Amino acid sequence: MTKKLNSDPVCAVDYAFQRIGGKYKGRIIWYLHTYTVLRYGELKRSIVGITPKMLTQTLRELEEDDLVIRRVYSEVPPKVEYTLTESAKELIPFIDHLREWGDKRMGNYKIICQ
Amino acid sequence: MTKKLNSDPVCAVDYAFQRIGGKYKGRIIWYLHTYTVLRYGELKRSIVGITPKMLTQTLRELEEDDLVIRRVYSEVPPKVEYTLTESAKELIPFIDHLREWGDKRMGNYKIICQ
DNA sequence: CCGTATCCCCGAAGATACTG
DNA sequence: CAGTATCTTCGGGGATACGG
Repeated sequence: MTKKLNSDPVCAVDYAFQRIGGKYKGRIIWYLHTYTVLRYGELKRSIVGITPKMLTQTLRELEEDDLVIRRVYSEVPPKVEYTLTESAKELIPFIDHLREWGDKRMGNYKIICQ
Repeated sequence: MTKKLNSDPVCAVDYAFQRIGGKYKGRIIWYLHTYTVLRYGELKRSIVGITPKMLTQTLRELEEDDLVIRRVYSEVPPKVEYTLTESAKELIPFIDHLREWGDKRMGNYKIICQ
């Protein structure tokens, strides 16, 4: 049983940040947008530095919050695909805007992204 | 001496979320936008549940990241005003739509905000 | 390939008291 | 009024090993 210890949001801004904040959610959503659909292993390789535990945990939270869809194929070897929900897609223009904002200010950090 | 232990961002999305993530930054920026200028005590009363330590700490981080301006008046009693920088104002459309997105999905939680 | 299961650490955040 | 100064807690996240 998963514990959701997010305290009750005090306003919509708070609510939203509780759902897309955290260390990896922004990047996961962004990658799922740019590649449309990604398998678990592909996400694992895309999200630099993430451990399997955190990837699974974060994906489950996103799924529970209706931001990603998890599609399991009953095959051997296993295959699981993740995509964004319509609700999550509504956020894309703004995450994109945020990305450009960040890009302008990053300056020296010129590390490859996507 | 302040420790900035944010690990190096791996991309612009990561960079941006490191700067406006955290428990209170979104709300602080949003309130500073809606009221244009707020004093320390006004922020303290607006950001429900925040302790003085966290408010000061968060404001300092925002200042260091060129997101808020801290204006000190040499008066007795002391008066300190906080405003958003131009850089932070560029984020307002993002936070505003995030707020609307959150508002649509909040459902039951109908707690007063702003 | 796609995860779980454990154990563990550290830093964000809280509580409380005090000050120029 | 606008903060500091300490001490403490807690849970997000890390490391590692294993499993269907």
